[in-house]
Amino acid sequence: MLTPETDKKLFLIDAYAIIFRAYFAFAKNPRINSKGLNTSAAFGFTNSLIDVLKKEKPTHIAVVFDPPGGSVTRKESYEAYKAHRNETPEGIITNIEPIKRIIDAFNIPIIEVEGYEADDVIGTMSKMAEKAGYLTYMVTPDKDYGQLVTERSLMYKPGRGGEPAQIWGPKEICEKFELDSVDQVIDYLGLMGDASDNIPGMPGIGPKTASKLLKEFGTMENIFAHTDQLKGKQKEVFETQQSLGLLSKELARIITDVTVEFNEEQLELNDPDPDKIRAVFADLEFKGFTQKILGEELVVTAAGKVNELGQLDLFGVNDVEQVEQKVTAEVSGFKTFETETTNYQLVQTPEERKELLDLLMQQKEVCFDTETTGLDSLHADMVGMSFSFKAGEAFYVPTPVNYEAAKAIVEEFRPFFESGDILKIAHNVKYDLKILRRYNVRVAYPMFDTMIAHYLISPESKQGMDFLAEFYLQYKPISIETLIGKKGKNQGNMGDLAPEEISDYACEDADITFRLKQIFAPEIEKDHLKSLFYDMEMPLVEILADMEREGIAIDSQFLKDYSNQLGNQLAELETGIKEMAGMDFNVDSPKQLGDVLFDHLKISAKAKKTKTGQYATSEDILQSLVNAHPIIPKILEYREYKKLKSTYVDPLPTMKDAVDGRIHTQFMQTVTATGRLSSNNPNLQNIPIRTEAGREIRKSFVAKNGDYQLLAADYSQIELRIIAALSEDKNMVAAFQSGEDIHAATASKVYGVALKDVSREQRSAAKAVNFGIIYGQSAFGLSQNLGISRTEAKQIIDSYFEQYSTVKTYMDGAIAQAREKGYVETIYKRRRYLPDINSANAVVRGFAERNAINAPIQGSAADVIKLAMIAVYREMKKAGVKSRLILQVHDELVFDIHKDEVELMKNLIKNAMESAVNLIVPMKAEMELGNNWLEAH
DNA sequence: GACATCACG
DNA sequence: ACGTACGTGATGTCT
Repeated sequence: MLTPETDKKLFLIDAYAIIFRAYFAFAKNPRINSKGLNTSAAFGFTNSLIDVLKKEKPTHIAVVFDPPGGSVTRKESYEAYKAHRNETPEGIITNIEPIKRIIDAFNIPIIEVEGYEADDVIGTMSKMAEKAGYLTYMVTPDKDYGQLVTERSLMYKPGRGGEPAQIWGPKEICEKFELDSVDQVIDYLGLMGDASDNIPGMPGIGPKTASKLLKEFGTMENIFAHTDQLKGKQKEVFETQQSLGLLSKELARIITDVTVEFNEEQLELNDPDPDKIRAVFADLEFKGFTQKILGEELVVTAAGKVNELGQLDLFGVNDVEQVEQKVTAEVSGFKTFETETTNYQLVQTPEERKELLDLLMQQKEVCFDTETTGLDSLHADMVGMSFSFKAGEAFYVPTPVNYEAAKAIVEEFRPFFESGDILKIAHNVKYDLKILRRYNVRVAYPMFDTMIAHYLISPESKQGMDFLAEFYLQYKPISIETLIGKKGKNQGNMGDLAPEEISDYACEDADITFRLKQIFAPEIEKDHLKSLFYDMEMPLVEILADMEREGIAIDSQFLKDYSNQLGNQLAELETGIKEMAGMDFNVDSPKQLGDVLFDHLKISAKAKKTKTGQYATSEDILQSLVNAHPIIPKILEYREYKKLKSTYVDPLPTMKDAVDGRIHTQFMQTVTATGRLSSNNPNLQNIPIRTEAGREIRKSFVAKNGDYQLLAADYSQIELRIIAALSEDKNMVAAFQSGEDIHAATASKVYGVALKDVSREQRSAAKAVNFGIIYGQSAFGLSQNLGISRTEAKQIIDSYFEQYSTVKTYMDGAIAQAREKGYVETIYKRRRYLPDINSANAVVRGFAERNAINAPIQGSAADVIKLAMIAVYREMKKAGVKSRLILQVHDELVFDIHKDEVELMKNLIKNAMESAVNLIVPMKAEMELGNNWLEAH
């Protein structure tokens, strides 16, 4: 028998292991119900449980908990055992009782044995089940269970984030741990130890070494018997620390002879208890689950259909004869919708529109959304508009295909869009602003963008409306694909659909967005987000919309000529490279290139590999081999030109707008973890400048026309100034206040020489340290960067922190704050959450610590320039200038400046940028004018 | 779609 | 023993 066949499938769930994982999976977006209870753990656990029930169809099942007191036996054998384990988070403790209620509602037995941990109980039961002819699945992500795996007892690692669950049998265990047999798992765990379980392990032995030793010696004991075959430190460790190794092995061993009952009848899977299910999920406010589990009939109304029947009384909702429609769509076996009545209405006649507008004008807040023929907001045609001002109710106003006719209908709603009293709610409102500008409507503030609101609440989350609807409303909206098909050349177009087909979709979007606003608004009203949202992010939306619409002019002929030149150089380099290689290959393929350099030409014996096992050929590695073979400099040159041609020179002319011939990027406001903007389609925030050949490309970005010039204004050292301000370090603040060259001033302090005697090398090293500080670098990082020894790097860093001692205090404080509160924040209270800050894994924790240092710096700089943009924009509007703000590149603003406004604009910009914030360190803006972007630097 | 590489601040 | 500086987006290869 190759695969075990059995009718009896037993699932044993390691409760705490699943709960812990569920809790931390929601660390970035904890689920909080209206009572303020964090329900992440219960929600995640329930998801996993339902997943197992639905997908695996167990015949028998139990959930095993660790008892409150923990295990007795292991504590006796090793007192430090679990003594240092982090305390169970509050959010888990408060969820244990509800989770047990949920399991009980499912009629699933809960097993808890005093004095024994869940793994011991599950281990014992799996052995008993095996004898009774069961196929057992141990549900846990914990690798320690590997030792229990047999052909008939498997590990079941629940899926996460859409990933499918993994089932590990003996074969998979041996592969994952690189062992010959499952019997070696305990030796393996004992050798390498486990910091989170406080199993010490052998000093200096990690997973790789553990696998290697066991492949060679078979067991831990056998290693001790043959220490003569080891050498160096390893030999010493295995000769002197045998008892530690054996103890670790015993700590890792899961007990399989616990006294526990194996009651087949009790383990049998039963139907859930509907009353208990309803009660517990209502308590926790998990709306979606009850329906999922009990599978009740679904009803939605299709108001659009009502209209077809000619029975629509638009606003006398009670008189509407609602057509009930059974929805059978299923998602992973469950029904899609809840039983809920919605009232979505199609508004088509002038009378109905008038009635709708009157209603809109009476509201304090209205959610709106536009439907269009495509995603290109500068040219897409409007297909319709939807509105909602009450959960469950929405209206859809179709607009005709003909532009002028559509414009006339949009015009009817101008009083609404231009009202300064009604709060206009939308998801990603920048898009709708741009669409409406095509119809000559400028939407007036106040506005509330639910996408931006959620970005501030949870910056690293997904921000799409569909995702938020599922997360916060347990509601899966009609997908756009249902309407117009999947992405690709056959994708249809909203313009080809009848209003009746679009209405429910459009209404639903407005309805959902309205409901999301009600959930997010209270969060935004809190101290730390209110000003950030209303005074910074929302005002910025209109500015970005204007910048995107404005675009920037490029000289395509210049780029085409340059493309030819690069093409010729590339062809020549390619021939040379292949000749030197003595073979034909694809120079663009890092994989082939690596093989050519290190296998075929054998340029270096100690070539580095990437994590996927290929030879690494990145620039810094090639740079270190530049003198090893004449092919290397050719490849570096080839790479440079190829990048420029394929990323910038060739695509840019093709991205010119067909109507105005300008390049229109999109600025994304809800993408970065730190609060910066990002730019795409095309990305105009990474146009080359560092190399001679790259700089050429900047010449192709030109002023609008002969009446204009480009002006680039950038903040000088904004991030270092912010460190100085945040840390209030006397020495660093003084350096900025006196207007010194900060890198030279730093060098003078670090090396103890007079400012005038600072050498070029010293200044450049100081500059590297100043940069490194921003990123929370280590001595290793600096030594790599400067090509000096780690000892030297450490000396420089030590000296730096002696001179700027408060900077060090500040950095330590940032990490401490992250540990304590779980987040760090910018000067405008923008938060970044760092759930990994207390990770037991030093690498993971290191990343979080560097983020704790970097995020407030990078994020505060982003705050400053955003405020500057708002100030500049307001002043420009006040002055009524022809000049326009067109780009933002993190610390730089680019303008089309009308030649009559040069002096005015220079003063206006400098003033707005330098007084955007008032910190103890002055902000300095520098600017330059030119006919193209290169000259403006 | 993942990965490697490289453009910018 | 581990890995090693923060934040992005676009391109080409390869599966």
